[in-house]
Amino acid sequence: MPDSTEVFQDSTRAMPKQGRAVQTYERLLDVSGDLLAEVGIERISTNLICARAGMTPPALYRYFKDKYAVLEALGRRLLSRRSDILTLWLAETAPKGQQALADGLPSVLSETWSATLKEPGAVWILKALRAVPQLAHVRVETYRDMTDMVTSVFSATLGHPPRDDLWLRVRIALEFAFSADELLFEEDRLPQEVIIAEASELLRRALMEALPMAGADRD
Amino acid sequence: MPDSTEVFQDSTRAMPKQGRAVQTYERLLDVSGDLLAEVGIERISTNLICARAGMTPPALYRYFKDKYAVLEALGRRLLSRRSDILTLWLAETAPKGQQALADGLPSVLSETWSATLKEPGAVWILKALRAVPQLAHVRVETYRDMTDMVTSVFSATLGHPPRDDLWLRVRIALEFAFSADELLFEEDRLPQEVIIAEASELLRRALMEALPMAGADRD
DNA sequence: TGTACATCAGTGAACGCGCGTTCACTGATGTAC
DNA sequence: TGTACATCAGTGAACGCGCGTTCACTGATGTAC
Repeated sequence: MPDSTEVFQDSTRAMPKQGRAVQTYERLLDVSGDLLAEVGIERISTNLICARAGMTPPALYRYFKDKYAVLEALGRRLLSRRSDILTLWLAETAPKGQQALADGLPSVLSETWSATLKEPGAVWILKALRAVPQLAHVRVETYRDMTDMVTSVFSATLGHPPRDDLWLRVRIALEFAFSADELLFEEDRLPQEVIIAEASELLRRALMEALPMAGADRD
Repeated sequence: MPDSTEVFQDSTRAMPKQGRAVQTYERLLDVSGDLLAEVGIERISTNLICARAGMTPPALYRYFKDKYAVLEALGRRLLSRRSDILTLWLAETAPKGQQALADGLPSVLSETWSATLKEPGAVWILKALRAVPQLAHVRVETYRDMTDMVTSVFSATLGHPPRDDLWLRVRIALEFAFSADELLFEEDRLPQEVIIAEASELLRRALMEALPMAGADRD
């Protein structure tokens, strides 16, 4: 796991300074994820989180300014793990060229999804990030950042400057790809390979720029 | 608006019998949608809904067995409107053949989305259906039904029996297409035409069966 | 290595508030004759 | 067309409960000399 110092910034009241405190902080997030899966977003409470973590409420409020700060930190932690997987893969694969990127899409998606599905609360964290107005910005910001990263690497590999139409396609493909674990989780009739194939195809088309953008003549 | 009698079944305690009661029922749902947009899923309450509707709580509990029944009815009402748009379009377009179906996809998607975006709470209803465990089944069931319908019409037009691989592709495309209003709503950098083009392409590929299924050889 | 002190980490107990829901009731509407 | 009665629709007022959050405090850890 990478140094997660930056995760503290937005959502933290006091930064943990001792090893014991870091453990407490992480434990509160872990427990919150579990409870999100068990009781859902509209039943989870700070008192419940603290009880399950074996702590009293003021311990939570030492590190988080309010209930939403806990959920925000939890969401950021999950999304930054996804981002790390993507970053690592791009760094390894981009030097091998365009075809290697296209061929590797299914495996990086599959890796991301199995990382998510391993963590029981993860899918519910994603759902909460969608549904709670106070948290929605976290998703959007993070996915934009990832889109920037992918677009710039793709562009460099293709040998031209980043273009807006590529950005838009990558944005859509990432949104879909990252929504797909929610879909997999809910719709048990869909085999993972089929979703991977469809999501990979969206990303591959963006990468290959094989088709002209619909509506491009209107811009 | 079509006869919505069947909407009452799952979520209703007493069925409204007088005109006045039907108005009350619908008003409670309308207000709930507004409040979902204003305060979000984890702040909405039955007391708040009743106050805004100018009623007292027992009026609500006359028609809904609990808080989730209100949200479920609200979700079903929204999704059944979407289903109606799709049904109507299929009935009009399928007789004109495969090409007409493929060409009409962007316009039916655009029609669905603008219907959703017109209703202020609609996007938040969709988010709530995802995030609240007690409601998740409504989404899945409805989207499966729509997938059945589309698959059988597409199959008839193509002149063969409904196939599982077509079903899967349609399921994914519908999920993505119907998620797209949430995406449009959140990501203001994405023009509607671009999302429509991508979603239409997914549906078109399912319809045309132009590409072999990835992983099909593994089944 | 030991002690005094400063800082950090967490506790015990409670607060006011709004939640979901219900009881016993009144007023409005429809129906039979 | 009018009245008596049955049913439907909604009210007034409150319930116990758990929520998010805070106050004043104690115990644990690190630091200076």
